Amino acid sequence: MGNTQQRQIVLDVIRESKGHLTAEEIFIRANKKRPNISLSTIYRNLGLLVEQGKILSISAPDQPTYFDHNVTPHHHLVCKSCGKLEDICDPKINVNDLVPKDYKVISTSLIITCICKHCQS
Amino acid sequence: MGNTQQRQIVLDVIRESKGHLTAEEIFIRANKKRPNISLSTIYRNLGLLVEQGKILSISAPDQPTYFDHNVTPHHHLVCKSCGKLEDICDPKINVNDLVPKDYKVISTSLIITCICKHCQS
DNA sequence: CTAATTATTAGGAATTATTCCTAAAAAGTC
DNA sequence: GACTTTTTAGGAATAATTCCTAATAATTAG
Repeated sequence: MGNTQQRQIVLDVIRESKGHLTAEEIFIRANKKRPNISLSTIYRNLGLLVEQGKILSISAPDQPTYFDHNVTPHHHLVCKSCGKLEDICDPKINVNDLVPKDYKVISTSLIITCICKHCQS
Repeated sequence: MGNTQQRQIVLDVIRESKGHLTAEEIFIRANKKRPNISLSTIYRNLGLLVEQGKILSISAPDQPTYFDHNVTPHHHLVCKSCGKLEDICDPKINVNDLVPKDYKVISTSLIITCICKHCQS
């Protein structure tokens, strides 16, 4: 029932990073810890870890999928220009109120596309 | 400054559909109105129309990008199992409050992944 | 209106992100 | 320790999207 070495490495890489990583970045970092780990192993385990609720996947428009170690409810701000992804932690918005009763919520994703301060100049 | 024929057809196809279409579906429908229109023309014009705020693009996890004729603020419910995409029109949530002042908001996207009634059985 | 300039197109190649396949290795079970 | 199940590496395949190029269409200037 424990994680395989490879699965643990994927999880470690994500948790060690404070930010948000793409599958490709995770692959590169995991490869340093365990050469020959394969990209399909990365993808398979990312899928499993998301399923298990241990990580979060973030799909923003025109961006590759990012993976996030932070699984507590929060939202995201993505800069359309440089792609930088930032967290917004604000419990004010309770998304569940919006969902009809006969639907079972799996996850929610609020992404705000913007131009960040740096890219406005 | 007017739309080219091709661009107008892309817009028409989206507006004529009440639902949400993928680029591929738009391509098939546009091709009926104008054979030989090319897929890259579809993509280029979808990009432009999104830029101009005439349509909306929706990126949900594990789904192709959908395009929406409805540009008034609303949210989306996507079924993880069958992929069906539905609108939620509810103004209760005001996302802009969450954004730091020095960021310029381009668009917001709230997507709730769920299992729809039909897929729960 | 016609020539020059600019934008857009079709078609296909290329790229990117992701999934699928298979035989070998590892892990878990009895 | 043999059997069963799961996972792996590696690469091929697929899907979605972007890029490239020469030809065409639209716009502007004269």
